[in-house]
Amino acid sequence: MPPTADLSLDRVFQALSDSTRRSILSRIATAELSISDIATPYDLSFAAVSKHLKVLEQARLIARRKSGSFQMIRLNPEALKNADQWLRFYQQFWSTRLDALKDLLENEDTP
Amino acid sequence: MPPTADLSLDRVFQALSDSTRRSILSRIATAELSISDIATPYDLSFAAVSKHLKVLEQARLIARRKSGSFQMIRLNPEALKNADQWLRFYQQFWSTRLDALKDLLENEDTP
DNA sequence: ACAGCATTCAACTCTTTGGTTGACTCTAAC
DNA sequence: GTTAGAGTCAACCAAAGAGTTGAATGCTGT
Repeated sequence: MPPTADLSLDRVFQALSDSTRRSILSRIATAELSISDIATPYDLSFAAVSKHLKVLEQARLIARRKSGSFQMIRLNPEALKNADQWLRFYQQFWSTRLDALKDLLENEDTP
Repeated sequence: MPPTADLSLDRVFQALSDSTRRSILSRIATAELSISDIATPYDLSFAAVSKHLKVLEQARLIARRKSGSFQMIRLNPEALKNADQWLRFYQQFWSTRLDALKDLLENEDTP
């Protein structure tokens, strides 16, 4: 059973709970982008996007690569993996329980 | 590509970002519990636990079954599944990319 | 050295969240 | 019907979140 009291999980799920941040993640999944590139499509101030990136970085969902006067942002799949493992445990646990229940109900039909 | 602007995902990830709530989920995964049962281990007021359950319910992570003067709470695996699918997409996407990169680097060795 | 771009920091606002307490409702049981 | 137990609601509080604007920092090219 995965631990539930895990500060880093707090941060990851918290970071994922905002649709702007999820959108940012989905965009950098396919290409490394600069912060300006990331910011332009959103109807938000530059500083607001910068804050979102800070949240994602503290959750270790992204990493920065400094390149002179600007930075490139890329996805860090490790943190996603940790969150997914937490979810997957309960989800798999439950699908096996549901399967077992289904079997039980099906066998009940036979007299 | 799964949608990123999804209010129900907001709620699920938000609900999962608190360790007390994750702990509640892990406890009801194995057994249906009453609200009092759920509340006792925590050093929190009854009302606070009731609020946590409301958050989990609005995220559709749990369901209630009223039984006379008390209620039984059980896990609702569907919502977990949705969140997991979102994560799994990016995680799988990235593991295939990482594999491809590994192949590339390995083949580079040959002159 | 300076202008210009990319980005961050600081200060402020407004809303949401997580917690409290005390009054309230509902059901069961006496 | 009154009492006891299970939960919720309302009002409140402090801290955290998400946004803004404007000043500050730090490379890059002339």
